[in-house]
Amino acid sequence: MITNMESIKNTLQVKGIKPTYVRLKILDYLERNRFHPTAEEIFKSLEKKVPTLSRTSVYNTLNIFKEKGLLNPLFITGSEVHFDRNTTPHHHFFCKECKKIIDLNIECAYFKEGDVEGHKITELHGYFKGICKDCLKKGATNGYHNSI
Amino acid sequence: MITNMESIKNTLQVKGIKPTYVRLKILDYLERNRFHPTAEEIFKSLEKKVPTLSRTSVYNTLNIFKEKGLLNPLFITGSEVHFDRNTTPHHHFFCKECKKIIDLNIECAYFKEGDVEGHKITELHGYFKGICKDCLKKGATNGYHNSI
DNA sequence: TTATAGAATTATAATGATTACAAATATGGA
DNA sequence: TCCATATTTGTAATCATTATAATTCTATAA
Ligand SMILES: [Mn+2]
Ligand SMILES: [Mn+2]
Ligand SMILES: [Zn+2]
Ligand SMILES: [Zn+2]
Repeated sequence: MITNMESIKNTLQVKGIKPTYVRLKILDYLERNRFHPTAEEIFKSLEKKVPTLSRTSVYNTLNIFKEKGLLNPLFITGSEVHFDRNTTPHHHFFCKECKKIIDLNIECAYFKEGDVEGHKITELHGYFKGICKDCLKKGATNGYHNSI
Repeated sequence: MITNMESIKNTLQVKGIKPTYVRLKILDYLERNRFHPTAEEIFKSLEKKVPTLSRTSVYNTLNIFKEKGLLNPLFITGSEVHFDRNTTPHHHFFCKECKKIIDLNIECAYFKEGDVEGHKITELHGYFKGICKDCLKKGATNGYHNSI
């Protein structure tokens, strides 16, 4: 039986990336943590288990993964970049209340078509912002009060 | 007849923003330059006519305009923020070849509806990337060669 | 096994966009 | 005119990210 670490190793090799310890750890983290983490979040979490890890390695590795198509960057917040191991085109929802980035399963006809208004599309970023389902249930209205 | 500067002054007053010289100049610039400029581009251009202008004032003013709904920030490139005086919801196309940000006139059913998958939408960012119509005509393929 | 070249990782410095802060200046009413 | 307040400015600080060069690892040939 192929263990999880072996399949991660294979994923790297298929993409022509040498499966080093640091790269395995970062890809493993991304596979297990699908909340669209930032470079800093990845670093902070892996630091505990890999004390020699450097922020530079995290950034380098993420850039390699990006180039090889193992992940997509999200520019949804306007400050840090978030990383998405799921490279299947999909949209995102950013909750202004709980700050979660939620995957959406809606589809885009233009992207499927490959072009919009004559321009050739190679990349799609669909970012919705507002209040997520859960926060709505809790009565959130993002700053403004709800009461009568 | 109402001059352009007077209508800009009025726009500010309607939004409850005191129409100072700096603010008038920046809003006037945004009205006349619809290519989605960055703070730096606005500063560089206005600096010539307003030599005392500071970068800080440009950033402050843009933040005020954003808060009051006079413009929308675009996080399309992942580096600098671009500003859009057109606050009507619309999508954008970023050309990887000529770096232009082009307005798209496609519409989003979910945004019109006001929610996606149960989440309440207040903001929409639709960013397509690829090669624009004009660059395609010129034979651009963004890095990779076209020949047989 | 050991030497060694090349790749990966690290620590540190640098960069670039943006914000924080406090001093200087302008503005509008008493 | 004088003064309180808002605006603008210059400068320093911050934050995410990249650049650079030194260090460490790794694979392989002698
Ligand atoms: Mn996602
Ligand atoms: Mn636009
Ligand atoms: Zn939420
Ligand atoms: Zn183009």
